[in-house]
Amino acid sequence: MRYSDTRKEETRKAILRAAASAVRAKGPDGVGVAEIMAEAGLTHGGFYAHFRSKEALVAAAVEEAFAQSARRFARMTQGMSAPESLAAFVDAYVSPEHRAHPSRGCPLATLSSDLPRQGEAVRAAYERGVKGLIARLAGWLPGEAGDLHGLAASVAAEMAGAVALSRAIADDDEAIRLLADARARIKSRIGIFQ
Amino acid sequence: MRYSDTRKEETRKAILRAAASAVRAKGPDGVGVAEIMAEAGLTHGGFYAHFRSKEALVAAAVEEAFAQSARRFARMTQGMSAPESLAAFVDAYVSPEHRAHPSRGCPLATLSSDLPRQGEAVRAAYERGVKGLIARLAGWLPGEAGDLHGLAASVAAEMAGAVALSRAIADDDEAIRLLADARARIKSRIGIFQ
DNA sequence: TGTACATCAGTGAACGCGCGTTCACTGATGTAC
DNA sequence: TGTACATCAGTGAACGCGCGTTCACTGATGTAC
Repeated sequence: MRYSDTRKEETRKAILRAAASAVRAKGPDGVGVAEIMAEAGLTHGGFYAHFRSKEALVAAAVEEAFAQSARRFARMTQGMSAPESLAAFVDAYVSPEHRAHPSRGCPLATLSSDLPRQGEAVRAAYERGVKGLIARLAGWLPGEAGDLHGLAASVAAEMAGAVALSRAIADDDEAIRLLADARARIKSRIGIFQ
Repeated sequence: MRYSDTRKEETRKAILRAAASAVRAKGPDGVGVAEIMAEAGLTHGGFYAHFRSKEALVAAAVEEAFAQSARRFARMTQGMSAPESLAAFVDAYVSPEHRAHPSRGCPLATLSSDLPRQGEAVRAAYERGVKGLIARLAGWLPGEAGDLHGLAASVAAEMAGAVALSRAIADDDEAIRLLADARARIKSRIGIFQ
């Protein structure tokens, strides 16, 4: 082994992180291999030492994007009770910041319409991410265990839908008002009144 | 004038209809001019006699797609009371049929994540369509006029979010259950109990 | 009514460009002796 | 410790391909006489 054990793995992670951002910002088909490699400080030829194809990278990037979101929210809600976590999650998700930064945001709000058109591997990674998100949400919700999955899915749908909708509205103030309204509605719907 | 007055306009409409389907099925950047022209029974070279550019076509196609949806729902709810219209709308929107046919479906559920990446003209057409949809919904909702816009936006977000979510789930039965659950939640939220 | 003509929607070859992928190579690094 | 060597991550030119767009042309059709 010429280089250290971790060196190649680190490069791979740098490519993956660049891809996870770029895929959300420009869509799976809107971003190129060369662009992602440049973002990671490399030239495009070396790409195939790390990933079998662009599709394999996109699938890994989708997985990484969901994992990033999960890690961020885990950090944010550390030590909080379930209701506090839930409120913090909704506030952070249905927010002007999330609207403004798709490249760091939830893939559910950023990639939903691209995904049905992607290959099997990408769709599978996306489905795993979506289900993980819903399960995490369900774990915070109050109420009878049996019914929580449906409510969690419904809340995820509205949160992602609201962020996507807010991105369609060009006027910032109008979009921010829409988000504030959606936030209030979602929280009251799941029994959080602040 | 060589050909009849309406002939060119009819060709233009055929291109537009083909584009409105194709853009929803494959995304604005996933579909090509040649493909759309072939779908309309023409060769690609003639395209520029009808549209200034591909972007102009996509913008017109987005407008057409929203208009198609609006017309379809107007037809469907003809003669119905507001609550009946609302129930019919939710049932048709949050449905397995809508999940299965993006090319004939609502652009809000099919194009949401593509749109922020499109040019100004396309985004403007999309925004007009979204606002029209929300206004139509608000007109059917019961309650104080001032508050209806927010509720309509919230319901639109959940409906579009739920359809997008259902498309991420590969298993048909599971997706259909999710849609049924979302449908019931939305209807109970806006005061429709069946 | 018949014929020559003008129009222009539509054709299809060609263009420049960016993409994903391949491949011969380079050169920094760890190992063997 | 010092040197020759083997490895392989990364480089950059090249490929085939599909895209949006252009353009010289064709031929069906309505009009003028």
